[in-house]
Amino acid sequence: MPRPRKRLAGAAKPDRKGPAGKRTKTKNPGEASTKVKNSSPQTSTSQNCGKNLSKYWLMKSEPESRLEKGVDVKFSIEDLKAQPKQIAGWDGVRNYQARNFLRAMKLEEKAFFYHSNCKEPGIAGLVKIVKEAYPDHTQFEKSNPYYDPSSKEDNPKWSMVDVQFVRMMKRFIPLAELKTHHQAHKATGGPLKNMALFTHQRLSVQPLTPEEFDFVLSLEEKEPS
DNA sequence: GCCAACGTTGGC
DNA sequence: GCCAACGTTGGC
Repeated sequence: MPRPRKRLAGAAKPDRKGPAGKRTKTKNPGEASTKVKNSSPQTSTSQNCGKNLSKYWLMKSEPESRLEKGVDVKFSIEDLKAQPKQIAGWDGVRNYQARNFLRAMKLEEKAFFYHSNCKEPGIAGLVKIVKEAYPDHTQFEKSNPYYDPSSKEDNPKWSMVDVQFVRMMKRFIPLAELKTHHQAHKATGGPLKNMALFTHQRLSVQPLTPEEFDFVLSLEEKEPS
């Protein structure tokens, strides 16, 4: 699958290149252009007509340099923080299941920013969705590592969202620690027993249940195990 | 760098 | 539609 990466676009300018992470994001989001349609009068906290259908997500990105078609796909949470408004477009996702999750994301939903394919994999921080799914322009760019010649402009195959930095985790939560809990929870029926990070290991964009999300947050307050 | 897991491709 | 070959993800 894909790795996502991001690009830039920011509102108005098309700059280019930034790092792309493998799975994640890029820089410049597209916010500028149309203001997302859904902005109507809703409060920022739960939109969805009253019912809070908000979900939680985990998005993987590679924090260490790696060339893909000659382009560095690195994109760490520090790279996100360095973007204008700390917003980046999460492009480069080329897996249908992950894409469908991107399309299901709603404004203000939170996601863990996960560092993958690196020395120390794990959850680095929290981000939120600031622009819902729109066509991932990188699929049409021939020189982009995520170019997809089979996708047509009038019927784009791939989507991206924009995310904004919220905060770093109070302490980095290593994959190994999450795995220890996952294994214990499989026996005890604890909250991480079905965590997608382990049950769908290759998915770069994945959902978390509120119980999973809260349990991970609770680990911030504990000593590293 | 190795390699397990797993998604995709393409022959038939 | 099956499935073997192949490619990718990503931990270790």
